Amino acid sequence: MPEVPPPAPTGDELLKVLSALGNPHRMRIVAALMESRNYVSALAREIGMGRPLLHMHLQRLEAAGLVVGTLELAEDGKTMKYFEVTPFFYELTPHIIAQAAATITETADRTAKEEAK
Amino acid sequence: MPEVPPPAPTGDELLKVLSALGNPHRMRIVAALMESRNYVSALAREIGMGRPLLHMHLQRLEAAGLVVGTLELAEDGKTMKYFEVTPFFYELTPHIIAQAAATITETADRTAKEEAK
DNA sequence: GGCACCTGTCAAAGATTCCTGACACATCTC
DNA sequence: GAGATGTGTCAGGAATCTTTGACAGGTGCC
Repeated sequence: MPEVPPPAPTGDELLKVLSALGNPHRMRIVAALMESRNYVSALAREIGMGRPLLHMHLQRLEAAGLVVGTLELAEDGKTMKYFEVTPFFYELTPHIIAQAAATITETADRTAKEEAK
Repeated sequence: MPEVPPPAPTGDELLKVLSALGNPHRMRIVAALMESRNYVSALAREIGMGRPLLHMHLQRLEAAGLVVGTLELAEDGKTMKYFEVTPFFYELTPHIIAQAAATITETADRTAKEEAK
């Protein structure tokens, strides 16, 4: 059976993905998590970035579905949140952008903060 | 002859593309230009947006190589700048992001304004 | 208890991006 | 000349995003 045709992401989804990836730090974070999943504090040290900041960037990436974090219990009892990248795949072409643009709910702009879901 | 393997965009390039496309207005602009190339003033009216603003967004899109504008002389002598989308194609996967992240010149961050080139 | 490590959140400052109104210049038409 | 349409740019305020330092809570070890 042939591969499924390229799925068309919704405008809101694509918007979150693109704005999440369109940042140097976030790109590096994805790159760092590519070679090995890691927990927040260690990652922060590795790429030289404050924890609160990293935390926020990871949230943005997770909200876009590009990485996932799971709270794990280390042997010594400490709880640490490990993050790893998801095998995402997006294609960017004029057509796809046009399709996505047609499905932008406007809410994506203002709901960003109320995004309690 | 087989298709060429997916080219790996540089970090700076991908960064410009993603941040350019990661904006509702810019997505709509691309969508609008998809169905018909148009000149600035007309486009501004079509999507209800001020000219100065549209001008800025178009610049961002053009800088990312997603659209191209050409100054043309209308029959009545008026010079108008027509924009049209370029047949761009980008793939977004963890690998590609990681590769791109490794080639970020930092300059991309600060050069944005001095980008006189 | 005191120290080291983990997690998370908040508020305030800094830096960017986004948006608007005003201005300058050019051409054609009435 | 006055008016309509086109192009482009600039200054200033509004809205966002980014970044930092301080705090709070938790567990294990000396």
